[in-house]
Amino acid sequence: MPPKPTKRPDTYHHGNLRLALLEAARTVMEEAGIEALTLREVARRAGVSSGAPYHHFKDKADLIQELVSHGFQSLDRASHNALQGKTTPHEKLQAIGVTYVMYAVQHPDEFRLMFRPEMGSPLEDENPTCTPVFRVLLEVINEFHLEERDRDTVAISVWSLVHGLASLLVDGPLHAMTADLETVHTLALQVTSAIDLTAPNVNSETITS
Amino acid sequence: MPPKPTKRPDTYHHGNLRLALLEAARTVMEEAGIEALTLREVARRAGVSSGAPYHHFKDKADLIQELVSHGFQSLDRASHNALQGKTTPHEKLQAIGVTYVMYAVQHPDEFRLMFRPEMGSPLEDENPTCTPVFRVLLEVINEFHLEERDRDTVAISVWSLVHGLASLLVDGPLHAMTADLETVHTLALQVTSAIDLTAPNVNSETITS
DNA sequence: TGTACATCAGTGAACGCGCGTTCACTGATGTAC
DNA sequence: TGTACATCAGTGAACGCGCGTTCACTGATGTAC
Repeated sequence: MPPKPTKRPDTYHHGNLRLALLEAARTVMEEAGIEALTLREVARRAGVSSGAPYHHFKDKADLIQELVSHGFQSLDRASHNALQGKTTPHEKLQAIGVTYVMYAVQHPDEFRLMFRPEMGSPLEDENPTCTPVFRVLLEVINEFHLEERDRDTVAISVWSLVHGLASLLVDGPLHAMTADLETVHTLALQVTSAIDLTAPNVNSETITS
Repeated sequence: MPPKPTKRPDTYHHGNLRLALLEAARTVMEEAGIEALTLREVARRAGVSSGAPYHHFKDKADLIQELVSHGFQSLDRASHNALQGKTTPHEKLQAIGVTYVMYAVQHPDEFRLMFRPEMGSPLEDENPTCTPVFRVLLEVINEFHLEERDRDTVAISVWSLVHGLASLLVDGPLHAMTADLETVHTLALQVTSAIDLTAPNVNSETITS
């Protein structure tokens, strides 16, 4: 690549850079991993000077925050899409779960960013950008007509199950499977199919001792 | 603190520094988080010059590697301890699960380190330092006498469940609960009690499309 | 017990590096008349 | 359509910083005789 081609149309210089920077940030993560995500590298990748991002983001944390919000929105949208055509609660639950896992595997760095508080993600008590994901889950779980007090626990269990699988695939010992998306999909299907909230005793009071 | 007190006994200068550095590293993480874990800070915390660590570790990654190995060993040991006195497979499974979650919550930074490949953890296909944890799990699951081909999937499901809960507590939206260990313990108990491998149809063949 | 010497485990100054961020600047765009 | 001006969105040099790592050094420890 010759340095800074002049052929670039005048697309910048009017609101496009903000978007271009966010895209560049995703490219950087995809190609070089999360530790390579620096403001300077993002600017470089967008073909712009190192000071330019400051006209669109307060600071580095601000840009990351934006990526995180976007990530949660995408995931939320994907969940809703996955619900289309699904009728039984069990089908719906499985669809959401599989979507969650596939999202993580297909956007590993965004997923990491979303759950890495020290990089600038929020998650402080009551984070509005991530709760929608949880809300979809809760709505589906409500369809199972569980005992009031079981609902939260069950929701947390289901979320734990899919979040755990996602994490083990993205950052854990299951990472090797990531190479084949179909295998991942099958596994996600198997793991989520184990959830059967219609069975009695789902969250029984074994809470002794 | 006066600079470098001379009162320090001659404990160093003979094999102790390696350990002291590892301890210092844990202190740094505990007090200032994972992003503050730098070799220089570790050396500083151990009251030693910035070059000293290189007599005990090849480089930064080497020290982190050591922390990670130690983490997996601790977790493994804790799992075995938790098994003491437990008789039924279900009890055992729950004990391991609760231990896993409690370990994560009580050593959040070590836990993060263990599952953060880009920081120097291994997890490349077939990592010997972490598989023991998985092996304990598999052994207990074998006691359920499941169909051969279900075993791995079930093991992955169970691991996903506890790893997910741990992650959501450590790095996710459940982080606020972390303040009260008893609440965490109760939650872990509830979530793991939902696992009932004696129920029929646990991992049924709903794997259609 | 004493001396000579090799080795070990530190010191601390120095290196180059890339980072986030700032700032005076510049040239293009949009607006008023 | 033309001119004057304000604003906007870039540039690129510079800042201070802390990092990982290296290296010549030094003084304490252990060993041989």
